[in-house]
Amino acid sequence: MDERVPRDFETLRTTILERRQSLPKRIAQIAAYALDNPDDIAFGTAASIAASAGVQPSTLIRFAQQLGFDGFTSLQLVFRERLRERNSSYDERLAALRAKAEEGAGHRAIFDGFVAAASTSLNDISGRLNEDHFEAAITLLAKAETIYVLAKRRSYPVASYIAYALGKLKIRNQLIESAAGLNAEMISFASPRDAVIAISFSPYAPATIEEARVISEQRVPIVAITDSSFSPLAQFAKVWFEVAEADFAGFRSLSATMALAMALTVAVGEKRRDTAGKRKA
Amino acid sequence: MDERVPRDFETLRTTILERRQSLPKRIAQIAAYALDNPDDIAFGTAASIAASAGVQPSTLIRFAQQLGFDGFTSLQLVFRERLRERNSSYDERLAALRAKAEEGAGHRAIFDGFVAAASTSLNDISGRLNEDHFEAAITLLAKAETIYVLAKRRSYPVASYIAYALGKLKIRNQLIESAAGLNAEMISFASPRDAVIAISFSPYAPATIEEARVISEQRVPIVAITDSSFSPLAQFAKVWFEVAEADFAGFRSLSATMALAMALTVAVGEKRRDTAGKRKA
DNA sequence: GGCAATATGAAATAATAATTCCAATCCATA
DNA sequence: TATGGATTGGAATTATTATTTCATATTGCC
Repeated sequence: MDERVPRDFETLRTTILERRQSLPKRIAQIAAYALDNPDDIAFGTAASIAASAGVQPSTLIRFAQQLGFDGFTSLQLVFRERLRERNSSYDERLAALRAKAEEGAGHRAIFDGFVAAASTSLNDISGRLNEDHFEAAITLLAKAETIYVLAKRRSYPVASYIAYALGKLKIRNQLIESAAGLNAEMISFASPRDAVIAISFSPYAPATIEEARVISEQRVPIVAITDSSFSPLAQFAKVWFEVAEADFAGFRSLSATMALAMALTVAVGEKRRDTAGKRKA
Repeated sequence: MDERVPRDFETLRTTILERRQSLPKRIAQIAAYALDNPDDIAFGTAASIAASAGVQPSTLIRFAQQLGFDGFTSLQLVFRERLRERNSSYDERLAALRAKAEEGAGHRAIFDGFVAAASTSLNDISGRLNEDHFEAAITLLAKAETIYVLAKRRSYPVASYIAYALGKLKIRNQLIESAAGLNAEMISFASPRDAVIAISFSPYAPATIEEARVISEQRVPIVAITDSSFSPLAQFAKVWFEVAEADFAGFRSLSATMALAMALTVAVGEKRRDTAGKRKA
């Protein structure tokens, strides 16, 4: 048998889809069933699967043979392997990571801890994002002539990624950082037709808060990403997001903040394209 | 048989752990094996499992019976059910996010897309991290007098977070960035007693590659985080990590890279503390 | 140390499941 | 519409696998 036998599920899947047209009716029927109910194939017996799919066991074996396997059993192995390779359930895995991290078993534990913290944060924000706030922020930012990006210290990486992405999307932006200590001057150029994305988490970098205050007094609308409603940033912001980042070893994850920041950025880009399109039309 | 038979894996697990002490030796042996290798129980045959666990098939059946099942087959069902269920929750949720993101239903979809990309990346790296490389990198960095951090453009946010964290941990470091265009001079100070963390993904920023080349010619050891073994960074590095980041809307996630970067940083901090402690003692 | 109760190993047996085979049916083509 | 080839259904066969049984070993207790 020199025919190439699919060894992994993805190859198998592709092969089946390719041949779908040329397969006899009943074989096609079991093929469809297999792709729709891979778990059943993995666990069932030839008889039970055949029954669920509405064919004879022999058809199931012919199906396997058509694909180059020597019988149902070898086909089934591929479906089982797929389940094995899939990682354990999310919660189980997270718990395991956290456990390993907590018992402090060497350096690997540190890595696991950060992965767990990031996953937790993402999980958390994905359920909590307020969609109205999100839309409001996008609208506000899409109208801005220049988007100022304001963040220091721990939040600075997010700001720099926002600036990078905005640049890529050809949206005029200004990262408020200055080796020459000219932040105040930079800020003074901002007008109500601009907008600000400000990011700060407890303990809030005083410079960020102060700059946010100044800029809000110039009536420049602020979108804030912060960690609680008591955040001093919230009071200056037109729209603000509460992001709870899990921490590990004293360093908080940035994954949720990053995801939100990127989503904001790209959504603004998209909104601008839409608006520009409409204006032209 | 009015004994309560555990129906789901968690209950079963608890039951086994409770009774562990009171089980006969071989039964305890298979019990431990079952909890350690649940996948094998789900897929194997009584004979194969017994062989792997180093017991007789009959012992396996006795184990099942002790737990209230009427045979190995019914016990196995619980282990199979577990596999079925665990696939549904997390992966389905992720798939749902991705699907929503792909069908492009509004701005919320963009957010979902980034969350999904970040989760996928974390998921991926958590299974793939090479522990030997990780240890090697930590050892190498812990010995360095100064840690240079090198990354541009998309990878720059990671570099800035590393620099922030290293600073917090009081580890001497130098982020290679210079508004004044003095990168080359900065690099020229690096010696073989220092070390570099370099981060670059395709399309590799030419400046990063060039600087990595120069610095490696000065015999400064480099730890690289990059995206494939073909990466030009890999050839200059003493140790390198392959990180596959999922992307969305043209922007790759940074979550896995961030987690790895933070883990490296904190592990280096810890290793230094340990070493310092030993030296004192 | 001896005895009973319990646990274990190994092979025989029963059960279950996969595969094969052949007759019946379907389908395309002349 | 007749004919050959492909496809299908269903039962018979073969294989694999779970379970049982019984002899042997181990353990705890008097």
